[in-house]
Amino acid sequence: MESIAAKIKEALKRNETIVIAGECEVNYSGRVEAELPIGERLLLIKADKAFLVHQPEGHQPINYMRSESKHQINVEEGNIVIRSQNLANKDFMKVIIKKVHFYQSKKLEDGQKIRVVGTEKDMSEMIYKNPELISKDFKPLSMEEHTKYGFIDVFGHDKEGNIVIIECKRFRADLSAVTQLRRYVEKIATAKGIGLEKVRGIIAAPKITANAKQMLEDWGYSFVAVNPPASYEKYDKNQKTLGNWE
Amino acid sequence: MESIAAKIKEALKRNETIVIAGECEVNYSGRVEAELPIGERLLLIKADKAFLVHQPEGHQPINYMRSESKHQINVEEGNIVIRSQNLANKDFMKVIIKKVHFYQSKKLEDGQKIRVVGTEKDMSEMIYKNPELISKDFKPLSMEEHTKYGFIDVFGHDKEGNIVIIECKRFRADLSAVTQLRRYVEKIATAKGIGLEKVRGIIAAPKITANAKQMLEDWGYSFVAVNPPASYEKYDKNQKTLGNWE
DNA sequence: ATATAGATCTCGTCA
DNA sequence: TGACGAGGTCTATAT
Repeated sequence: MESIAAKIKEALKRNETIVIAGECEVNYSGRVEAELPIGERLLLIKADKAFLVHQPEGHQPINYMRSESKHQINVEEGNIVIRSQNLANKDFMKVIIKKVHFYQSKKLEDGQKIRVVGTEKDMSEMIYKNPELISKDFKPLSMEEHTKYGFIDVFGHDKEGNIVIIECKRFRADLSAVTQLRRYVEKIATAKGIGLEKVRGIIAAPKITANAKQMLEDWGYSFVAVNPPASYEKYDKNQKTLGNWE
Repeated sequence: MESIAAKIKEALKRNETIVIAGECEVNYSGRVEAELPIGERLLLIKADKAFLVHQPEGHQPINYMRSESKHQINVEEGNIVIRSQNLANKDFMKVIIKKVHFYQSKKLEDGQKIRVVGTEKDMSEMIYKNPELISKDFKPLSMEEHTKYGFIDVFGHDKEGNIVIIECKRFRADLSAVTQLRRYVEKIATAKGIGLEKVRGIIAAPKITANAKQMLEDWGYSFVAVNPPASYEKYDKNQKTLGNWE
C-alpha cells in the first residue's frame, strides 16, 4: 500500500491519468451528504484533477469530485486514504481503499475536440434554411440567436404579419417544451406591445406527448412534425460481422 | 495487438471491467453523428457492457455506448478495432486503437447502493413536517405524491381556504421552476373548477434568479427562502492536513 | 461570477 | 413501454 500511495502522489504531481481498481468505501459531503459502503470499484483521477468512482455497472460515476479539486494521499491502518476537496464548490470526498487489484497511470495528451452533427442547433439551422418545412408562408428572420427576446430557436413572420416563434426539439416534445414556447411567446408579445393573437407559437419536433399536444392546443399553439437532420451517415451501420459480438 | 485483442475478448466473455489507455479515434452514429480524431484516451468497458471513452480532462465521457451494448473486437492493419452496437437504441460506435499504453481487466463485484441525504425530496419532507417554514397558516396535506394533478412537491391549504402549491428547488430557482409551478397551479385550478386566485403558488428555495422572481410576481406567485436540509454533517470537513494537497 | 438551456443527457418511478 | 421530473446533473455560451 505504501508503494502504491507513493506512486499515486507522483502521478498526481505529473498530471497523469490514474486508474485504480480495488475495494473501497466512499463518503461525500457538499451539495448533499452521501455514503457508499465497501465494494469493488474503478477509480479514475484525470489530468484536470477530476476524480471519478465507477461501479462495475451503470453509465455514470457513483461518486466524483469535479475538475480542479485537490487530493491528499495517506496510508492509514493499512489502507490508502484519498481525501479530496474543492473549496470553490465547497465539497469534500474521502475514499478509503482497502484492497488494490491493479494500479496504472500515464500522462495522456489529447487536444482533439469532438465534432457532432444532428444537434438541436443543426435542426434550427435546417428549418431556417428550409422554412417550407414549417409552412409555405413562413419567413425566417433569425436563428438560434440570444436576442433580447430570449433564446429563441427560429424567429420569423408569416404573410399576415404575425410573428412566428419556433421551438425545436430533437426527440419528443414534452410539457416543458410547451411552457418554454409559451414563455417566449408571452415575452415577445409584451416586449413588442402586441396582442398574443399576433404571435404564433410552433413546436417543431418528430413527436410530441399527448399531454403536451393538449396543452399546446389549449394555448393556441401548434405542432409541426419535423425530423432532425438526417446527418451525413458517413458511418457504416452495416457493420462487419466477422468475429463474434459479445 | 493480437494478444491484447485476445485478452479483451476473453474479458468481455467473463463480464470483467476493462481498462485500456491508448491512442484512438472514435466514430459514433445514432442519436447524432459524431467523430473524434486521434488522441490519447482512457477506454472503459463495464460488466454491463457500457463502453466509455474518456479524454484526460473533463467529467463526462466524450463518447460512449450505453449498457447492454454488444462489442466486436478485431485486429485490422495493426490496429485494434472495437465495433459496438446497441440495436435497441439504434446506435453504433467504432473505436480504432492505434497504440496501447496499458491494458487491465478484472471482474469486479459491487452490490452496494449509495445513500444520499439532502435531495429535493428531503427538502419537501422537511417542509411537510415543518410547515411554519412557509407561513404560519400553511397546512400541508400531501407530499411528493404523484397525484392526478401532477408531481407536486408539497400540497396544502391556508386559513382562507386557498389551495397552496409549493415547488421546491434545492439550489437557485430559475425561469423553468416558475413555469413548472405555473403549470401545476393552472392544472389544479382547472381540475377543481376554481379560480386562479384561489390557488397560491409558492417557490421554496434558498435563492431565485432576478428574472425568475420578476416572472413569479407578475403571475401572482411568491418566493419563500428555505435552505435545503442541513443534513447530518457526519463527514469531517476539517480534513486532516498531514501531507500535501496536490 | 450568474443565467439560461441543451444533452447521444442518465436515472428512477409510476401509470 | 411511455411520461415525467430530479440530478451532487455536466457543459457550453452569453452577459
